Amino acid sequence: MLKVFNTLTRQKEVFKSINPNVVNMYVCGPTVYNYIHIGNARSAIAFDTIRRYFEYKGYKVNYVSNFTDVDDKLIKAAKELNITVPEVADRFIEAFKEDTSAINIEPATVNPRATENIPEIIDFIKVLIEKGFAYESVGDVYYRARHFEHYGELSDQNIDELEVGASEHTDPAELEKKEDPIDFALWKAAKPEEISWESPWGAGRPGWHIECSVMSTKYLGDTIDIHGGGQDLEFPHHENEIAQTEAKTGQKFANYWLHNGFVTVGDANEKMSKSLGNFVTVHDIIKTVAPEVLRFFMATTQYRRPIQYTEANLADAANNLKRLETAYNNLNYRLKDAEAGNDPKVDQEVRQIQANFVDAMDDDFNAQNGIAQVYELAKLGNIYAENQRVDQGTIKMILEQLQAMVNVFGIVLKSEELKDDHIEALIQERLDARKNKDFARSDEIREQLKAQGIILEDTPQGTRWRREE
RNA sequence: GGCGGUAUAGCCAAGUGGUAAGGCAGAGGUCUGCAAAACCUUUAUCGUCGGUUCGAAUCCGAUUACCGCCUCCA
Repeated sequence: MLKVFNTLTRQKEVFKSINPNVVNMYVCGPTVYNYIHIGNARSAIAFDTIRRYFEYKGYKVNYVSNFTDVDDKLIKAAKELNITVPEVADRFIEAFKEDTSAINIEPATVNPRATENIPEIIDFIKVLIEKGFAYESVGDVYYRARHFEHYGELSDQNIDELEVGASEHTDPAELEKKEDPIDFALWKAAKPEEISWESPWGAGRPGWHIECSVMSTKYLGDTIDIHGGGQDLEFPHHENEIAQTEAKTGQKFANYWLHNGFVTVGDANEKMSKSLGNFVTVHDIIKTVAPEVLRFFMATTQYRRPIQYTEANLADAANNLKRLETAYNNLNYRLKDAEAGNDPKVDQEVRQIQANFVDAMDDDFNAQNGIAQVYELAKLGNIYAENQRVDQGTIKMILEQLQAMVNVFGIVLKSEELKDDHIEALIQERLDARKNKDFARSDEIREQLKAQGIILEDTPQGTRWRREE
């Protein structure tokens, strides 16, 4: 039985979707004014892994994730790059797609953009004004937070104890337009020259939170199963989304709220963020780190835990992944001489490991325990592959299960078909030399190939080779 | 000031009452002509103090350190 940690209740709850076998989830996507950094990637990976596990369990997942394509930062970026806001957005949406594809994130069912939903946003705001939850003020529209009785429940905040300005990001001019400092903007009047849309309140653009409410309800309905995002979005972003949406629909917005932990960096263990400037972009890092290693590194840590981004940890991940690939290759190699049939005892062990894997992942997507089962399976496979006689059915079963499990983490194990006449000729020559106990020549050939990055491995089934990583 | 999170071996990291999963790195071994890969063995009393209990990493209280959010942020 799948349990998820629900931020709303701060405990693990049994997951039950609204419609059987379907999961509707909305995950807050990036503001597209820059390349995504590793922290953004973590969020994308966390929820992609969750999505993949639902799919592994047989659910159909409707996965909606937005692009925030207009806000202060885009306007600033457009100015700096001397291009328009939509051009900035297009450029970095394209980059986002390239980067997330590199780390094997499944494309979302829909990637709606804020600017493509302006009429819906305006209609949504109108309803909030009609219901008394919002008010216009000098061309801006604000949400009357105190009016929503559950305000603060997601993040356990008491309205009266919120310290205004604690984050040092408040705008004094904006405060003056609000009835109450905790109110937040639904619509912002355009400054001269700024990109804007016509509205009943004059030219302007949407506030940050409203787009998610609008697009989530538009594409997935008033009540969704899962709403996800980074922990930093818990307050105020998600709090505000709840306030807006529930005020409008009168329905519960999301049954389960899931929040992923941060990527921290450096000795201080600080959160990686664009504003701190301590970030590494995916665009850059995958030039030197294999994308699947980055993916493996992040996907195999439980999504709520912080991840410390260091070279050493990345190197560990690379070793771990290699171990799985080796096992996969070891098994594939034996497929050639395997005989028809199955080994019932081993098959049973595989099924047990699979069941353990499901148990682990059912516990709030406990990837560490999940991957531990994958290692168990790899070990079982390695041991089995050393048998003199192996059964084809069993080998295939282990291979399939390995692949299915790592697929949840967004990893695809590859078994390269190696073909090289020159190398094979040398291997043959070496075999002959060994037969004649000419070990000097034999070792010479191996050294020669090693210099070319080719590793030879002698097995009872013959000599095989691979490229050094 | 309010709210929340984390603290387990050299490193990463499981583990919510019964005597510390797993991986990496290290050491020893098996296999090998030698290797490689694999496999086997081996490495901790759980931030600190106190309490509850037959028994606690796990519950309670206190304390320390670090991190995050409080309307920029995944």
